[in-house]
Amino acid sequence: MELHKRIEYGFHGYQVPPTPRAARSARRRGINTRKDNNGQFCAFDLLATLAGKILLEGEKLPSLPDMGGCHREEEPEIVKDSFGEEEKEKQGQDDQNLTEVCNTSQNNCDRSFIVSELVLQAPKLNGEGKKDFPQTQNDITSSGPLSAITTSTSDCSEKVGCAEREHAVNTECKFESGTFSGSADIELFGCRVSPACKFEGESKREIKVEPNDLKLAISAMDDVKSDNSEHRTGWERKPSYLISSDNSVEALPRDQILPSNSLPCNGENVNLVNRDDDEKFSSGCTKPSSTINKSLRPSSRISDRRIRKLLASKYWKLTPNSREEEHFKADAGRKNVYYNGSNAFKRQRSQRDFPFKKRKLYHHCSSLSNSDGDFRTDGIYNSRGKVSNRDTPASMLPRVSGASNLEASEPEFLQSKDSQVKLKIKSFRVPEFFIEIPETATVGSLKKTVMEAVTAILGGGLHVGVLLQGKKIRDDSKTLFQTGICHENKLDALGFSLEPNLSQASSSLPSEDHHPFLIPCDGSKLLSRYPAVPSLTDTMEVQGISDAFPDPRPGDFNNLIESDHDSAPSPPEMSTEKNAVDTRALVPIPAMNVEALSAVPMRKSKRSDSAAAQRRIRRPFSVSEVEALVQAVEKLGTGRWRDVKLRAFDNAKHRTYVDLKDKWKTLVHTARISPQQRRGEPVPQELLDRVLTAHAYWSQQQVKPQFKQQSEVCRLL
DNA sequence: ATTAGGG
DNA sequence: CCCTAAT
Repeated sequence: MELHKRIEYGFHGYQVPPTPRAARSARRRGINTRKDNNGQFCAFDLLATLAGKILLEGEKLPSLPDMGGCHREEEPEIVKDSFGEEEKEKQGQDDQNLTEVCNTSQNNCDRSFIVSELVLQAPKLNGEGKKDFPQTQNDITSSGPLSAITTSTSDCSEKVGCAEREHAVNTECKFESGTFSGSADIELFGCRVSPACKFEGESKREIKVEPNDLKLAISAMDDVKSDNSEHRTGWERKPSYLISSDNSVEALPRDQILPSNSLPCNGENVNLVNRDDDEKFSSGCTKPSSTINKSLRPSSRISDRRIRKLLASKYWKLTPNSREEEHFKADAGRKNVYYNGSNAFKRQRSQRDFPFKKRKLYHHCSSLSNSDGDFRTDGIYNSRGKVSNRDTPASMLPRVSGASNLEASEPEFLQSKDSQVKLKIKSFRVPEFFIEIPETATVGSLKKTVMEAVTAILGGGLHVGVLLQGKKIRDDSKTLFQTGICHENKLDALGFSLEPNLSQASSSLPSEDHHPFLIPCDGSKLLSRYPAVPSLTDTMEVQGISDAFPDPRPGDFNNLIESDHDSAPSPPEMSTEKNAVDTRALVPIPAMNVEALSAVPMRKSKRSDSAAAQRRIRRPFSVSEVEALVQAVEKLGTGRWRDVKLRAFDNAKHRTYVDLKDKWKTLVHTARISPQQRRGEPVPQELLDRVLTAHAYWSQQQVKPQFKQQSEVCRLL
């Protein structure tokens, strides 16, 4: 078992709510009811393109010496949801250590990948056709000149010097924005993740992603060196400091060239501070950013320290590459409890109190985090300072508010001249995904695995959603102007979100426990889905497993249903709901979604009652099941669920009569609402019609109980 | 254990 | 799906 012990890294953009109740509550609040706007691309498709370019190109990964035996061509294996595992893993761990570790790990680093900030400039078409942009042609990104620059550093960043040329997918990656144009290089674990675009500018930028110990670095390198001061704007010339996640402050040579209108990277783990125009910070936080930063993530430092301490301890003295593993273990272990327990709850609550919280954070940049733990870690606090109107055009220069580092991807209004709308997306958060890799795997393979995972995610069909004032703009045909995105005030409320490609996500059969964001380690085999990992038994997982292997039954109708479904059980959060979840996971940016995302760290806490209180996994009724249900109800009526169960679902052990009753309830509801409002696997209209008919019929029978028996008798006869 | 309904 | 009250 040891050999098969899984190492799982969870990068969360979103986590399931900690408790069933919370989950329901969240659902009630519509958190996961968001519907994917299938295939709807927004006017900012270019963002997606950009993101894709940044990390795409995984396919043609050059063989890297560092990469272990993972081979991309291999079909990704399904990896079960890790939540279960985590709990499992934690067992047997030293509670104390775990606790500490957990505390630290969570706070220490972001567990999500940030794709750096992007500065985007798009034309706000005035209803008419789009304008031509000389600089960009035949490029998806051609919607407008685009400049992306970000710089971030942190002590834990891992830099490797492999750079490679990148070709944008459809076109060459072309970032043009006044000062420079070119492409970006990406490095992941020191391995080139993707071919890089070439910058004509100078400067080396790094987009860093570091989920806990795992660090990914994406860097863009300019051909030119950093002293082209002529390119720098006044702002850029000013010394700036980057505060790494552990609060260490390091002066950063501002040689990185930034477009005059772009902002320095201000990723989640980096705060830009010490700027002359501090006063311009709209957030109202006047404290030195270092303080702010600190306050925002009070535990970061401690965590770091702790972790180091722990690392020094025997607990961590394992194999060279055990650190990550251990880290994970810890992660999987107590931490979950800790975070899920309290923080999760808090976050959950914060969702509700978002307005308040936001305001609070906004006004008390320095103290808020205490109450909310690793607020920053989640990096989704959208406490962006408001760009006050008092800013003059001259001050349109990039500004970073003390709290701006929290505003993950909220676009910032940068400049508006002519008909150009300029936006800055601070960062995109890559949705959560899990990696499963054997202990025996090499670090190289781990790197590769992670890289592939990221590549797959970003290159695998993410959509970019545009939200304005919290509302998703689905009409891609609208111009920015029409939408109002050209107005500064509106920009304030503009948000972007990365969403999984529905078509892709749903492409996998329901029977497949295929999770778009579960990336398996193909290379060194080892785990075959469920079975391979005995230790994975967790309440949730257990359920899933058992469901996955239904007892063989003779093939009668009931069986049909059962097998029909059981054999293809959806893993937790799969299927329809999964999409919703994923969507959420991908929505880092807009303030509104912030809460949802941060809402949950890892798993739940109470191990003891968790098993008992574990919410059953969701298993949407298949059409065939609905069919059977309808048929049974037509015959038996709506008040004899036990009979219905016996009649049509006797072998479907996971369907209780209550379930059937509930399903009928929802079916009736579904049948009454417009098809557009329906979600999940569409139920044939014919069935819905029958539902209504049967429901009406049996409702009537109830009203006239005296005739019920007669009618029934008649019917049966 | 079932049913019925609200959550 | 969960939770409960009422059968």
